[in-house]
Amino acid sequence: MPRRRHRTSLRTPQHTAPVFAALGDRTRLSLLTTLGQGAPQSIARLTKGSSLTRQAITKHLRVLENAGMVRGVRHGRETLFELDPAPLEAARRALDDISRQWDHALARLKSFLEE
Amino acid sequence: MPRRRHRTSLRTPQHTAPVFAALGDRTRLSLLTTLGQGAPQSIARLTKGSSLTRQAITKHLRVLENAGMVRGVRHGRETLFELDPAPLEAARRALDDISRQWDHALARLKSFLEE
DNA sequence: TTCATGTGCAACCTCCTGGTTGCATATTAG
DNA sequence: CTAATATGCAACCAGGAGGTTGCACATGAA
Repeated sequence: MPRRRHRTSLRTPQHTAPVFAALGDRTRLSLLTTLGQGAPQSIARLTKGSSLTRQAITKHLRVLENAGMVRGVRHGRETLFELDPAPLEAARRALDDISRQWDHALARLKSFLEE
Repeated sequence: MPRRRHRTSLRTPQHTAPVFAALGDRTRLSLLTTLGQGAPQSIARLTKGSSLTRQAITKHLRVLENAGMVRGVRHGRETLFELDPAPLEAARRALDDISRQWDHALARLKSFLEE
């Protein structure tokens, strides 16, 4: 008979924290949306239209790459960056878990009050 | 006839960046999961089981509160914190937007190659 | 009343982050 | 070959994040 889970050992997808941290910046969100268009783009190209320096954009791209959300491949003299949607979906599932848990809690409370 | 949207003016939900930033920390993710259980909890209660100080937990709760993901109500001598799922769902929608955009791009590419 | 409990506020510290500039290097264009 | 382009690397800087300690204060329990 499975013991009730202790309060401190909740199944929390804490491994997704770095992904959320990478998402928590306007510039990086913008880069992801641009790359979400499908076409791999070079750093110089991604820098155009931004008010930031190429180095700043490069740093943001490295952050995204370290979070596994983007992949950079050297192609000739330029590095093309492409989106990897897997971490995004993992993050979405993590959010769903919390929301679903919350909804279930509310439902239990409601049925308890109506009893 | 609607002009194709310019590349730099993509509809990016950049207002969700603060929410993602708030999510980008293990401790805060853990707090959210705990509060997702439904029961509002005091700071002292949330501190128990964590290796951090009460002040550290308080700071994290303030961050979550500033992001609108949590609401603290003073109740007697203790402050009870409760989850507000709205920002979570907004964040989930933002992630969905990017993923959907990516899927559509892939589908267009595929149908183009098969033509 | 007296004491323990639960918070809030402030100062302080260290480390990371976002950004810049400067320089070196590889690669493509003419 | 020579020049322009695209990138990488390193140093540097200001400010914010995460964490601690110390102290003051309100409130509930005995």
